[in-house]
Amino acid sequence: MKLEKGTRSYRDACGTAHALDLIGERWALLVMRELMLGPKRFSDLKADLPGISANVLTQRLDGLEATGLVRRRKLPPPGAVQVYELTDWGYEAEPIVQALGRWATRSPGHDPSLPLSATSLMLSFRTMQDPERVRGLESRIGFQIGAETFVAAIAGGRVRTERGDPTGADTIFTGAPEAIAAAVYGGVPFETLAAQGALMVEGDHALARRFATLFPLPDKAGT
Amino acid sequence: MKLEKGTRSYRDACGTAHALDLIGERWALLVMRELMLGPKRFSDLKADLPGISANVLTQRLDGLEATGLVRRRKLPPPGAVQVYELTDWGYEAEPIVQALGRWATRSPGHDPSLPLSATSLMLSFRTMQDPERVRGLESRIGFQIGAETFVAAIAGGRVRTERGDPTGADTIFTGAPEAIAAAVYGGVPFETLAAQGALMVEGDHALARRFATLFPLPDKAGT
DNA sequence: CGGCATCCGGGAAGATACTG
DNA sequence: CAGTATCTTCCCGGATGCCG
Repeated sequence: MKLEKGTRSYRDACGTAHALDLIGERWALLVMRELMLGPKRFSDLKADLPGISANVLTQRLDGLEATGLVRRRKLPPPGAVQVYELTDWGYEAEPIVQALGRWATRSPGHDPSLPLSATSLMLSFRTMQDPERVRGLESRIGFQIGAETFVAAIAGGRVRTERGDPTGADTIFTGAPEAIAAAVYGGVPFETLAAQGALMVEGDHALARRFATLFPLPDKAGT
Repeated sequence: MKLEKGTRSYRDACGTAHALDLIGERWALLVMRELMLGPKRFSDLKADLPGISANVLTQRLDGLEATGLVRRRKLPPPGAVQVYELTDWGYEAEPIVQALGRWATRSPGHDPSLPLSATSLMLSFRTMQDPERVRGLESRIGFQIGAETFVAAIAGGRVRTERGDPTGADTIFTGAPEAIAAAVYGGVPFETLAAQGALMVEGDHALARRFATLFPLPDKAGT
C-alpha cells in the first residue's frame, strides 16, 4: 500500500469530469461492476476480470478505497478471508453501469459472444428487461454458474436479480455465463446448447423459454 | 489520419465493458460532452477542454469518428469551416453523461469552483433540476457566455436548455460559466458577483433569483 | 490561423516472476 | 491466496513544425 502520486485530474468543475477523475482509469468501473452483487475476494475479482493484472487490480482497489467507493472487510471466522465490497456510495454507481451497458448494446461493434462474467450476466437482466414483456409474470428463476448461485425474482412487472440459493426456483439454469447469454441474447435454442453440454435447464421449461424472451436487444445504431 | 493499431479492448461481452472500449479513453467522453449542445470546431473544442493537447484531441476525434459517434461536416459557405458533431447515436450518450454527473456531485472531493465550460453548465441544468421546485414555473432564461448564447426554457415542469438567442428572455445572465455556477450552485449572492464585475443580470431579478434555487446539490456521500 | 503530423519524456498499463 | 517486484510496452501530454 503506497501513497498515491499526483493523480492526473481533469481539474474541471463539471460533475461528469469529476466522475472520470474517480472511476475513469482503466478497469476501475469494471472492478466496481464485479462488486455490484456483493463482496468478493481478490482472486475472484482477478478471475472475473480476464486480462487485468494483479498489480493493476491492486492499484485500482487501493484507489477506490482511498476515494471511498470500496471498503475492505475481514469476514468473521471461520474462513476469515479478506473481501472487498462497495460502500453505499459505490453501489449508487449502478445507474452509470446500466446507462453505459444499455447504450453500448446499440454499437455495431458489440460482440455478445465474447467472454462474460456471471455478475455481468445478472446485471444485464436488470438493465435489458422489457417491462411490457415482464408484465404479469411471477416466478423465481435460479442460476447455477460454476460455484456461484443467483436468483432472478420476477414480480410486480420487474425482474430483480441477486445472489441467492436457487433451490425451490421454478426453473434453474446451469452453465457458463456465455451459454446462458447465447440462449437469452443470441437466440440459440436450449437444445443446441444442451447437446453441447453447455447448458442444463431444470424445472419448468416453458417458463425458461419465456424468460429468454424478456430481454430484447435494441436496434444497432446506423450512422 | 492513420490506421488504428490494435486498440486495447477489454474483450468482454458485457455492454458496460464495450462502452468503455468505445469511450473509455482519456478525454473521449468529455469531447462528446462538449458536442452535446451542437457542432463545434476543433479550436473551440480545444479551448473548452483545458488541458487537452491538440494531438490527443485529434486522436479522439478520429477514434470517435471511426466508431460512428462523431461526424465531421463542412458548413456551407460563407464561413465554410469544418465542424465536428455527434451522430444520433452519439447524442444518445447523454444519459451516461447525466448519470456520471449526478453521481459525482455526491463525491466529497468534488470542487464546484474549478473551471467550467459553458456546455457543462447548461448540461448541469438538465441534470440537476428538481421537478418539485420547477413545477408551475413558465419562463425563458437567457445566457450570454462570452460569444455563446443559450436559452433555458422552463415549461411543463421541466427545464430545457439549448443554444439559442436570448433576446426576449424574461431574464438574462451575462458572465463566465464559473460565475453563474457560483450563483446557482455556490449560493453566492448576485450582488457579490456583480460587484466583482463577474456577473450581470438583466430583466426580472426575482425570476433570476428563483432560477438559482432550482438545482439543489445532493448530500455528500459519507463513507 | 485552423487542423493536423512528428518527435520526445514521463508515467500508467500489461506480462511475468516471485514472496509471505 | 493475496498480493509485490521488475521489466517492457504503449498511451498521454507538451512542443514544434508543416500546410492549406
